[in-house]
Amino acid sequence: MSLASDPSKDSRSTYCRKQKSLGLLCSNFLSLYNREGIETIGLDDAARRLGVERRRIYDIVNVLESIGVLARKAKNRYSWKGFGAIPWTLQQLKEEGLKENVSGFDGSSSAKGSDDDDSDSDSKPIVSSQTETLNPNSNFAAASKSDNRREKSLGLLTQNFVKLFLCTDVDMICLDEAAKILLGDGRPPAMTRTKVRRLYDIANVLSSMKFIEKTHHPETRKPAFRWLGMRERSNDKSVDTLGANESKKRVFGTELTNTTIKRNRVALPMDGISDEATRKQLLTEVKCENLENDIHCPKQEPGLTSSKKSYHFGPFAPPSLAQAEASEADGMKWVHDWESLASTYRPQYHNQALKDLFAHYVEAWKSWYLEVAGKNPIQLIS
DNA sequence: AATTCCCGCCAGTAT
DNA sequence: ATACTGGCGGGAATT
Repeated sequence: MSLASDPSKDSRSTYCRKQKSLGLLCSNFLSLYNREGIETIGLDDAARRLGVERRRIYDIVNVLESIGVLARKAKNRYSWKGFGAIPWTLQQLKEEGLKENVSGFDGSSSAKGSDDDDSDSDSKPIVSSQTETLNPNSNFAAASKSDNRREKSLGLLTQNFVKLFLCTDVDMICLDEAAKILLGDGRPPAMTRTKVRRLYDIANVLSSMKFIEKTHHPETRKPAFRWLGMRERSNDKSVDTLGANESKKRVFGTELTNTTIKRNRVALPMDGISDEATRKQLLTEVKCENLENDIHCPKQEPGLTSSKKSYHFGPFAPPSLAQAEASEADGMKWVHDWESLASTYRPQYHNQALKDLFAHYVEAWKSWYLEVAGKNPIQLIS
């Protein structure tokens, strides 16, 4: 219906891969739904508002769900849990990961057989219970087909990937390694390649949320990802090997923005790609949408007392606040340069929409931080 | 050439 | 059967 005829400046095929990245989509998704009043999300609505095919929404939603931000409610419907649910989810993942994967990997990876795992211990249907362990041999009857499928899900992969950081002392790994570890041992290269593709997808959304960051392995110089997310404060004995690792090398690698008009995709068959243009426009609209509203802190829990708990959140804590917190807490490690982290956003934005998006994030962080700081993050929220 | 990773086909699942 | 989900891997964009 309707031909292109889209109003607005339609730049001659401004195709840019980064503009279609899952990371950007995730950012937009978050900025679109991370506001008060949102409690349920319709996939159709999301796809429409974000201007992407439904298939992509599944990708985003699956990893967000695995982190606890969303919860499937019904077909086409997810409920928004918010960032406040992340700490608890990560805690669960860590505990489980530690429980089942007792041995550590140390620096030298010693190909560990077991993999797989799962989270959740009751309600949530995200991951099922112990889904076998694809060990060599084993297998009585055919492994449940359905479970097999879930084992390969993006969500589970995400959780396992995160566990790698949470339950191991390796704070940096290249996706290639991760794939090998998460996969069994000797796996056909084809399988590994596919897994790596998936990890890239995951890494992109995790990066956009600033839970991980892309760097380069000091030695190998190979690109790798490092965990930036929340870390437990060493309450007792110092277990983490991170030690005084204050290597604050600011990596800009994560610019999720990019307005560079580089290569166009193959010459557009017919400039009929109204879809493309429309999508872009929608995106712009979304970003500018409600940012006009007064900027007040949307707190939801009056009477919150900010007391440092055992967690510290990197990604979403507002720079200033986080810094104050940090200087106050002594025994904590997890040192990070908040300022640089925040600044990595600033310089990148060339247009108003993106600046607004950033502003929105700051607000979101603020409210989120208040939320988690106010209540005990460890308690079960059922 | 190697690394990233978008796109969308199409097989499972749910209704 | 129809509608949702979402593995999977081809192959184009990037490095």
